[in-house]
Amino acid sequence: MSKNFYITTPIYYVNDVPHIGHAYTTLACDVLARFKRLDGFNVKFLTGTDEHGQKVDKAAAAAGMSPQAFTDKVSQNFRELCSVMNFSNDDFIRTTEPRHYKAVENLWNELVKRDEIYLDKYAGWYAVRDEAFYGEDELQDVDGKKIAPSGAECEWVEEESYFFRLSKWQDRLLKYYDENPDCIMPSSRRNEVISFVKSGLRDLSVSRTTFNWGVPVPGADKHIMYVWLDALTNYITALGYPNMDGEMKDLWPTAIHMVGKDILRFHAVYWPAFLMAADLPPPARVFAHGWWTIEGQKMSKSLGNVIAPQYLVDTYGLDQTRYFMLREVPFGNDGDFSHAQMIARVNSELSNNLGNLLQRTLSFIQKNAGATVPHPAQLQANDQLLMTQIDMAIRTVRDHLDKQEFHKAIETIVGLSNSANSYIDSEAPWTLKKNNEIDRMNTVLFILCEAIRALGLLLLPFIPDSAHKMLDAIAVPENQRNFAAYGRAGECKPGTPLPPPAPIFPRFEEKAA
RNA sequence: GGCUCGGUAGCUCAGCGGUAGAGCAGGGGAAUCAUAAUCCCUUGGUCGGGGGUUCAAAUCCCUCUCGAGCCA
Repeated sequence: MSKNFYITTPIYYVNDVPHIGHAYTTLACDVLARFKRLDGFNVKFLTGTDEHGQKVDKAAAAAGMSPQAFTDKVSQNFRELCSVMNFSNDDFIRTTEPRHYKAVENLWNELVKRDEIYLDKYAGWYAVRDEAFYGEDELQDVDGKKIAPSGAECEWVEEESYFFRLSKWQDRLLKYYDENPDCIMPSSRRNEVISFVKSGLRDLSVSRTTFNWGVPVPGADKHIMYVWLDALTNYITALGYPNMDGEMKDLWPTAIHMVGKDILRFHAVYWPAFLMAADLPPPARVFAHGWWTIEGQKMSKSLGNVIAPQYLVDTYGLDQTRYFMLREVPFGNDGDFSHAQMIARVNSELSNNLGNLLQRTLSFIQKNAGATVPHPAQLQANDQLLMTQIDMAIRTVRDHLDKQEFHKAIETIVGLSNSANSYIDSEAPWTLKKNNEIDRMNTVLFILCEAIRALGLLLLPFIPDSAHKMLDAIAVPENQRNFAAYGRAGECKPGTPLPPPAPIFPRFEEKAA
């Protein structure tokens, strides 16, 4: 089993303003990356921006800037998103970087060398907005304009173009899907992709001559490479391609691409085909997640309900936002963001359940057990029971995250917190204190410290700041904050002084009108 | 139009051939260490409609209906 892990977000289109959807995709990657690091993996977590294409060119012109200066400016929005959301990406790639040009040109040459690309002519209806061609029969006439099913306006384009022999790879793709059942998830999406490929693939136009903001085709400067061929290549650029040693060798075979469901086809069909054609292995997995609606409504500029990640963080808190997004909805499904649900989730699970467990345990230790990690005596059946649940939790969480089942992973953690609350009630250290059963009281409190430590460790990937505060509260040393120290290996040391507790998960109180 | 997925408690969903489940919400009780947080118990469903297979169907098959998605 490989101890390498490569996880990527799509590169975001620089023209977009970051919203909750972008934050969601990257958050999912961030949690996986953090988990794997804690689990001892060599991890690379990549995000970045897609900066080429006609739309960027036009937007730059409209802003009176050169495309490069324009993208330098707007790509900043996405770097800021990373710090706003506390993302731990190891690299941030931009398609305008020299390393990327080198990789794309190399991939192109490789495809030409293998006769996977040929020159021909293309004529058809092209939508600038979608950067896609449409068939005559797909279009609607509206006020003399040709409108695509997406609503984008199309123009007739006739140009010389290079084509990729996509049709040739149909059978190989189907074989790849068949031999790798988990290469496209969730399975409903996998079915869609398979039926799309089965319905027949046409060769793909992979160059344009109508604009020049992009990577020029080597040896044919008037051609600019198709944006998707350009964009998808970023995933191997960041690993040093065309250098096939090092990260390409170790990390590439483990690649997981996290994508929104709208760009699944590019990742699950075109991309593996490009790679196989260049004699490179396809990614290990493409996971297509769902969309967020806002209070039951589609998010759209015209409705004015687009939510900026910064707003959520300011309103509810960073970790609260991170927690909610992955807790609320089975990953892969569409989800609804509602203020009421956000409050309900955060108050009941983070504040009441988890926060109160910490507060009641730690303040009890502070007042009644000398403000240090208590010394345990002989464990009883109930203690063993909770310890067993602690030991099992990490395996369950790991299994869930290996399938990108974030909500189930969190459910497992909340379940453990629940059990700890149940345990403190049944063991009632306050009664033990009253009855002067100090050894037993200390044992119970020690077990609770262990539960808190487990919870803190398990929550590190999801809500890093808060989880670190939890571990601070029970004085877990920095070098013990990983999964090698989970369980017996990193047990709390009795006698260690503990700081006075302060609430870590405040309740969200509705402001009075 | 073709294909795929889904319609289970007020809400979100799990179960996918053998006496209907979880969380939240609702109701009752306990406790008072704690962020009035917690714990225990509990009310809710003829499992979208109809037909069939089976000793037995939420679970398999057919059909209708509603919703979502992919493709054309």
